[in-house]
Amino acid sequence: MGITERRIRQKDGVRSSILDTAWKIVREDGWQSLSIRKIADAIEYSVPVVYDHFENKEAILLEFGKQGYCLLSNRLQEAKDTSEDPAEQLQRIADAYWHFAFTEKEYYQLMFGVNISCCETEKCLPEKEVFRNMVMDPLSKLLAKNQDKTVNACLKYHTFWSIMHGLISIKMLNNPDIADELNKLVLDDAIQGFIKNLQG
Amino acid sequence: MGITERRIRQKDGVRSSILDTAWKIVREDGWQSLSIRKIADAIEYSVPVVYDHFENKEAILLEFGKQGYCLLSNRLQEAKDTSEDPAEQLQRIADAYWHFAFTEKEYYQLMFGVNISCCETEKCLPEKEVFRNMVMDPLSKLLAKNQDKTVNACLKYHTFWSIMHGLISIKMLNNPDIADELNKLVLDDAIQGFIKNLQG
DNA sequence: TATGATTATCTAACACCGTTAGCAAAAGTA
DNA sequence: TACTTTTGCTAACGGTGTTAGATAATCATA
Repeated sequence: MGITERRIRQKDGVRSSILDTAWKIVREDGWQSLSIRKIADAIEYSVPVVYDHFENKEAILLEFGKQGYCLLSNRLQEAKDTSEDPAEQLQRIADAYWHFAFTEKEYYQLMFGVNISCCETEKCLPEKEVFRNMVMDPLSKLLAKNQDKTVNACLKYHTFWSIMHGLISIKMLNNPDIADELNKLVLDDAIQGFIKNLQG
Repeated sequence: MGITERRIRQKDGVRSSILDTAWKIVREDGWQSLSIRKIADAIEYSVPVVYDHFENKEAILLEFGKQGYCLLSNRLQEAKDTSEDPAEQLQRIADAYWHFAFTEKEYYQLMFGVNISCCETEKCLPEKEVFRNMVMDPLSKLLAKNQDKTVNACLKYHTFWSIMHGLISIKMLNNPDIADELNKLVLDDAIQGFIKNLQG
């Protein structure tokens, strides 16, 4: 029964080369430039072969979306693990998030629709929950120390995420507007303010 | 010489109807759905006529971009004028910005590339400066009162803008994720924290 | 080993998209 | 009326996502 296995291996090989090629195109010329025909050309197969592995173009984007969320979750987990102090954890997570956004720019753009139209399904990936919890944990701990019990962890989580995403996406759009150092200052400033505010 | 004037009026009429039609398409089916052919169909002219009035599709988007920045500037100015107190002004501006983003969703998406690829030229519109100054003014006044002279108004401006944009774009992407009331709470929370931080 | 079924793959098309060259008709001018 | 300018059109080019249907290769079985 090695025959069918070899076939599966070959089929998986084609699937992988589709993703590899797509990724290469995106890295070189951006998401706008990705097309099924370019992929087919590059893997030296005809167009319909691509559709044997992915229902449509969105399915390919979705695959990268999943990859992106996994990668981001791992990066944030690593950052979080470098400290036990919740406040420090939050700061590290913010740094890691920032770092991810610009070292893995293509992932970030796809995941959060920065300057591209991310596919509908991208919006409700289950993978999102993982990194939500990652931020919620140190945040809740900080709030627990706080005397003011009215503040909501869920609300604060959204505030945190919004600050991060706002900073990142604005920097991504207006590339040369501000120097990198200033941007990092803005991030640190915003997060410091946020954490201070959190501690009451 | 009334003939050439009538001609100009007619030509302007076609130009207007192009923009009107385009805007209608966008409002009904989003930016993704806008195409030159659809515009031409709707105004009952052939495709090249559209190109007599706009060099290309980007030029049409740019026109809407300008409109958007003008509208936003006016709204922010109105909001600012409702108070003399800088802190209150900032709060009102934030509210107005938020309100603009969701009542004029299509403009906002185009202007800040939320879930669409805004054209290159959109990034460096001179109209942007107007509303930058609008925020900088009360911000500087607040900082002037502050004893700590190290904080930078430019930096704080970016922080402000990032918080706003982050909140808005995340809400725009994950439509039903959070209730509207919570979102408004997050905004108020973030801006209150920001202003408090500003006052030292 | 020949036959039938399955799988892999391709060609060619459909319906869109932005954009433009070149021509016909209309309108204005002399 | 004859000439010039403007106006508008048809038809194409090259690109996109997607799919129907034919062909060639491979496999399983008689």
